[in-house]
Amino acid sequence: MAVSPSSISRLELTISMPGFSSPPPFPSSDLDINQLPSGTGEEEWITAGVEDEEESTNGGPPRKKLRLSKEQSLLLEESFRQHHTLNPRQKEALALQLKLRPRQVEVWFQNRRARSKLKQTEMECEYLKRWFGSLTEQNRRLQREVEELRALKVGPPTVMSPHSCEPLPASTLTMCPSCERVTTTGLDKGSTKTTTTAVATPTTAATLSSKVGTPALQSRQSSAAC
DNA sequence: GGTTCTCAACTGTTTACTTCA
DNA sequence: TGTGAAGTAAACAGTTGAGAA
Repeated sequence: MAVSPSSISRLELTISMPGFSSPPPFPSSDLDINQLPSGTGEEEWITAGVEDEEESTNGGPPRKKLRLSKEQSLLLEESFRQHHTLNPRQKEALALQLKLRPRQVEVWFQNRRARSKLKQTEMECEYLKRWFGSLTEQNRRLQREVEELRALKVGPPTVMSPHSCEPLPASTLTMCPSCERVTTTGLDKGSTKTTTTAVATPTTAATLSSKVGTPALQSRQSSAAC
């Protein structure tokens, strides 16, 4: 396959494999990625040997299960920490080092990427659950606060809105639609008490909101000028 | 011995790129 | 020279099946 520069951008990673200061030389011709590197056979096959792999694909013996050795897994993990995808050269080098077929290295990386994505999704799910819980609690608290303020209802001095200059009904809680500030009127002899509700967002909120589009954050961003 | 879980390997689809008419 | 179809390779999502717990 001819790998173009643009497609390389996602794959081309500087490999720093232990034991390889530079990619090992490979014959450019007759390079079969499914060919077992010479001197192999150290991988731990549970059932049959490597040689009858072809038959398993066309109704031969059942497919056998390979268990990677601890050393192989460690090296693969180490490599995965450095980069999550491999270019063909890196794949070949790693396969040679692990005494595996390049195809097996490729499959391992695919499965590993899938596992880490699953783990990430689970973490995000957990985070969103906790966030939901904290927002629910906050909502409950604010509603209680509204009830208390309503209970304190006093006389109706007219108060002007800080934004529209329209008269506001006294003793009410209003939310400015543009800046989301809660304006309480009628509590302090006609003065206007403005408080900003603080939304408790854990540190990862920004990361997640970029994906899920948290409404609170979005509206906060859009009303920055208020 | 049956069930559940893990994981290597497979299949089908999508995407990006090259080649060629 | 520009363009669309065909071919190719790689990544991904989903699934399968063997083996371990």
